Amino acid sequence: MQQTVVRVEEMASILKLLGDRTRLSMMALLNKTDCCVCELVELFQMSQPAISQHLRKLKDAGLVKETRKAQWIFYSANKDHSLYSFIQAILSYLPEERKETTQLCE
Amino acid sequence: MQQTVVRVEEMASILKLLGDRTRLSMMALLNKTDCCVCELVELFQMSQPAISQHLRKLKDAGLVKETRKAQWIFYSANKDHSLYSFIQAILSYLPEERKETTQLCE
DNA sequence: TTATCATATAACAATATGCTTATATAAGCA
DNA sequence: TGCTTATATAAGCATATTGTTATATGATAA
Repeated sequence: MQQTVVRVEEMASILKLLGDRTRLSMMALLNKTDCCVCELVELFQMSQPAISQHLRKLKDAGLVKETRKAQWIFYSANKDHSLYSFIQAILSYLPEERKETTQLCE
Repeated sequence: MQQTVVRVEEMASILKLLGDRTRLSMMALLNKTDCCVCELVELFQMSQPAISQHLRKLKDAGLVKETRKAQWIFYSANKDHSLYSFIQAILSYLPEERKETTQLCE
């Protein structure tokens, strides 16, 4: 099974995004389950604008996608990203998300 | 074969370091071969202090190690780092180093 | 010892980052 | 329509980052 090849430039910009505690945990969470902004605000104990700004960066890079459901916007990992397998490989090194955490977003 | 578990905090700080074009290429190179500072200055076309400062950060995080040989200090990836397998996994996604490049450091 | 080469470090400037607060937009509901 | 909830965005500020120039340190060679 052939592994994807990632250009240095592109890898650096992905790692830079993931090189932030909040965004990294966010990606790990959104890789398991969908969450709306207000749930992330709760979970990460951060202001709504701060959360939105992190999501914006992840979205601009194509790492997450959004789906509107009534007044809520749900975010999730974009599994169609051309380098998703690379991102997945990184996230796979993190400890298992605790069920309580994952379940908060439902 | 059990995969290492990396704490979010620690992973974020490693990814932050690698989330820079210069340091990422440096790590990829030093993972293949040892280089002294002046060789890196040549290769990356950057000032000597700039290179030294990047190396300092990598060294402080334990990602590279140095060996003095006469007046030169050779740097290389620290394969004894407790998370080396994780770092190796990331670097393995980069394209093969061109031989010409690797050979410059000998 | 003195000069030279290789490297590190300090001080500084420009720019980037990640919050904050205030405000805009968009959907749902009375 | 007007109010409320959910989210995005703008502006501003404090701090971090990354380069620059100048200088210090350490090893070798004359």
